[in-house]
Amino acid sequence: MAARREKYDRRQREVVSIAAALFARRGFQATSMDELSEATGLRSGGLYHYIGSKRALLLQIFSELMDPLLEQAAAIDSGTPEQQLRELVRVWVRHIEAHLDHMAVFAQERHAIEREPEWEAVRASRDAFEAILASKLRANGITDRLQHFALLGMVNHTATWVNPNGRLSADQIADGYCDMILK
Amino acid sequence: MAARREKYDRRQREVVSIAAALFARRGFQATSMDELSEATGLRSGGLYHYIGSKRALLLQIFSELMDPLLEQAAAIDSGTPEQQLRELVRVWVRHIEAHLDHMAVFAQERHAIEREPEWEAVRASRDAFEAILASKLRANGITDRLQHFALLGMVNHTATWVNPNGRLSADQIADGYCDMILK
DNA sequence: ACTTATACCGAACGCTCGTTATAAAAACGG
DNA sequence: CCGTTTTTATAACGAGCGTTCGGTATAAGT
Repeated sequence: MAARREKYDRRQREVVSIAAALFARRGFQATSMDELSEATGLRSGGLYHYIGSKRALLLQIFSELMDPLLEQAAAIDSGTPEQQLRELVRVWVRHIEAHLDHMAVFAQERHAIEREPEWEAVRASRDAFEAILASKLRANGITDRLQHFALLGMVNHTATWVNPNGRLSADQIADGYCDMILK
Repeated sequence: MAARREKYDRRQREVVSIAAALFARRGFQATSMDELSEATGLRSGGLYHYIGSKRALLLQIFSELMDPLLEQAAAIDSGTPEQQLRELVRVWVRHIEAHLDHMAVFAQERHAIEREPEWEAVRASRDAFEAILASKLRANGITDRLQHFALLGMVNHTATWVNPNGRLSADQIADGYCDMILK
């Protein structure tokens, strides 16, 4: 009964992971349920046993991306202002490096996230994270909107070029960004 | 004859512009030809008199974004290395501010641009621009990949928050970015 | 005035999509 | 080993998609 539930959950997470990889490469709308069926080995009936709908799959991907990051960010509260900011950016870049597919889907569906009422919770999570970022910047004497946006831009853009097996580690990248912002 | 051609071209550019705005807000795949029909005031038959296909519309949007920017960037060759880099970023941010819809579509369809053979020319334009950027950075003693990507990230991300009627001008934004990179 | 080319319409086509109803099969509890 | 619930397969659905095509009205060229 409990073992049953766990197996179900594991398979569900597997489906979401496969879907994220597929959506990242081919695009959300361009990926058909047939392709997802082939990639998972489940026929459409079995697929819908694990996911409510294609849309719900998107929400799951967004949640897996935003929720743990927000939680980690909110937990940072010890050390000097500079240490806290640096830790935040490190956590952030690490999270991105670990969720490249999720990031690609997120960036691709930005237009939907921004406008549709359905994704209000996703927008709220993002705004909450950006509020934490702004407060850590403020604690370091940085109140300029331009620097806030610049940091957001460079960090989020990392997802498009970073290689988890490359020479630069996530922490090295994060430190490099902080150096630019903090002069 | 010539006036006829000119009117046709003007209407065609108008259709592309309306399509870019629609794609930026609703997404390329999510926008139907019916919606485009309603937005332009042309029925499907008339629409296809001006555009080859929905795909061709995308290519047109990409070209309008990349080609003029690349041309302006390639023309920069006078002044000190720092002046040239600053001028490049200014031109770049100005171009983005003037093509917000195009940028949104471009970002949204990145996955397709990156992989499909159809968009090889678009990739080539983008790579050519980034090569120019790299050379201007190198002339300023910046050879670090991280700083190159950071600049790319912050500038491209500008499209998601900049307001052409806001307090910050494109040139002010560009100068702020250069200050961060050049220390 | 008559021919020709252009601008646009409206209906229909063939196809694919996400989703679901139904039912068989497998896994489990007693 | 039976009965029940969970998991998977099959087939079909109604809708919506991008595109085409025959046709009409308008304007240009002569």
